[in-house]
Amino acid sequence: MMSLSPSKRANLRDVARAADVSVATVSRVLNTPEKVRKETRKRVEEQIRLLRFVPSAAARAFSTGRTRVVGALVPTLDNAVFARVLENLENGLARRGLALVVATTDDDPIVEAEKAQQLVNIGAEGMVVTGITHNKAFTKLLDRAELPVVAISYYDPSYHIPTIGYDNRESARLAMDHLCASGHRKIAVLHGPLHFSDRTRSRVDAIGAMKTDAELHFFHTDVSIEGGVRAVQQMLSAPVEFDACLCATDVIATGVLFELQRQNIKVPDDISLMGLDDLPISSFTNPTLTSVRAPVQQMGLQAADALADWIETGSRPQAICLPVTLQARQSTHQR
Amino acid sequence: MMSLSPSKRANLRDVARAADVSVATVSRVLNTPEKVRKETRKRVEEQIRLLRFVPSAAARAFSTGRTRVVGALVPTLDNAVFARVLENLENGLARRGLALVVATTDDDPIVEAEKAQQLVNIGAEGMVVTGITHNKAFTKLLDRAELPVVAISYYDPSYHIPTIGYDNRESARLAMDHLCASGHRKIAVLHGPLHFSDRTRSRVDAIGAMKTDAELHFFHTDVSIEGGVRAVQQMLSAPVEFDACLCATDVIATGVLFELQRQNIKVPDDISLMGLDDLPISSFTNPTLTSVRAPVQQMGLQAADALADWIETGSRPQAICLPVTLQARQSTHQR
DNA sequence: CTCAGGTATGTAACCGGTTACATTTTGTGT
DNA sequence: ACACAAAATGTAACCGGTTACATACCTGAG
Repeated sequence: MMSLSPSKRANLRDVARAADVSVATVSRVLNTPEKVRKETRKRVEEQIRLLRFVPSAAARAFSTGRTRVVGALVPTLDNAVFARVLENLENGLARRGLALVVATTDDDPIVEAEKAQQLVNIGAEGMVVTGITHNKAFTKLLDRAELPVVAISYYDPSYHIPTIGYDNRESARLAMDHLCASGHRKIAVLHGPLHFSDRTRSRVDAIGAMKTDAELHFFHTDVSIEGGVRAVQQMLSAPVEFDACLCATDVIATGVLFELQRQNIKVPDDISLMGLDDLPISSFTNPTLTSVRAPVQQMGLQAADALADWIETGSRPQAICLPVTLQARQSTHQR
Repeated sequence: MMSLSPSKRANLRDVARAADVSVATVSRVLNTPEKVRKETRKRVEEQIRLLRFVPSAAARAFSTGRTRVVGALVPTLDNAVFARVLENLENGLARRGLALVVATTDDDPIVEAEKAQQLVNIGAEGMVVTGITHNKAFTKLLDRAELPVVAISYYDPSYHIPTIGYDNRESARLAMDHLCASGHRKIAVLHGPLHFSDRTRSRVDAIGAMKTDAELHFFHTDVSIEGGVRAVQQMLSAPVEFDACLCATDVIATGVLFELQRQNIKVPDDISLMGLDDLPISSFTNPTLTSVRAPVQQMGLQAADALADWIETGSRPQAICLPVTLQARQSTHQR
């Protein structure tokens, strides 16, 4: 009664033999059980249990040509924006029966290209990448592999990869408009590294390109709460008295707020403070933080759907621009 | 010169034919190029380029039996603790040539079992799960699939899955000791849902089980900043004047801090506040937040290594208990 | 009783790599 | 020039599902 090869796993043919049916029938029991007579099905299921048969995912992927895996390349998970995008991407993809492989790039195009290669190597059927700044190796890889790929967190309809995101420039402009309209004239702009992040660059560029009589000073720091804290020192040691501080992301703004508070500098009375992205925390700080909402949830879900559609139907999606909206709160006020 | 079948992708045999070598040689060029004569290699590589050959990951997985994918089941990414764990898991696994599939469970064992099945279906070679509370379907699945699985964020050497984590009870005890030792006698304990999270349960149980003359009141809320904010209302409407508030996670504590601040209740003068986990933000709030550090980075890296070893060598790892350490900061002080 | 037509099942080809082993080529020392 | 080991390459089996197509079975109408 017992199998004589104790260690090896049962495969579909073993089950077929044991249940005295053909391999096709076993396969049908697994995939389209309604097409198998009840009695036969029971017999097969019985043997599946007895032989502890678990179908080989690899073999299935091989013969169907589908792995049901897609990859996502994000700079980091250590920033709530990306964590939230991924959370929604994962949910959206799971609904479509796709699993999400996460790879972090640290915003380094070289790392990105390597990880992208890894994703191709494991058989990702599609990819989600962040932004539109990528190196040659990366582009070549995608070209060769002919994978469905969408770029998120950025909108640029002319880019060779469909972008599903929002307008980072517009986001920065909304912020500046808000600050300028409320009478701010000396604005410190705090942002993360520009080299690799097109999101940051777009935001900073857009600010720099605005026609305004406000005086702008740019400061560079890490994208982290601590980065925000440190940036305050820079800002305060500049020979200017700022009436507003605009941070390229709420993560930095949060740090700035904490440090200003610590130094007993009142927001918004002494200085207005504003961020971009609108993280959940921004609604609860004291004062609550004025920001421009990046539609991360929608973006994640729509990217998931677009990519799933592309994978299933082969039809390349259109670029999508989701709206960014000003969330005026307590950290900014009329001068 | 051109291929006559325009749409179909080249496979390894096509390359072999074009380069006038055997399939084995092409395979060697891909996997062990040093074993192929330079001249031959060049010829093959040339054809790989010309035919735009990309090896089929599925076929490779099939014949080697390896997908190089492992799965992680976490409650959510919308909590910095898990995002950070994943970040480190991913880094650790990437170093070992393994890709990480992320699946979120929302702390629901049913969802967890479903997602685990999905992970098995896509051919995960191993899994990382959070905690030790899982349902029968899940356990049965792991048993059938005979996958290497480690459980993180929890330590219990007697559990049937190797745990790589820390002692949640100890973490809670450290916190309570700190509060009691500094003279707090009426403590509000704010925590997330108990039903599914063994981490929360351990922490809350450990607090309840302590021999102390302090008066304890437990309040339940969501694990989010907003949850913390809302919990303050509950806490304040209780017929007790608390001298300390202990939150089962820094996420809640952050919300509590914001709300207390908003209501002009001074921390720690009016009430001491303490969290668990020690998120990066806790070092920068005003006042900085006393907490107990959960070693998420080490945990992620060690879990990655343990799992990779298990997958490669087949030897099951030992449970690992990482130390939790009190981080006394400004939000608590002597009564 | 027969045959159409649907339903259930079986047969065998196929997917595209890897690799043990066989065979050929190359290189070295005498 | 020859022997022989080492290096390079080739042959063919193998992994374990899926599925097009063929065949067997069953039911009810004529």
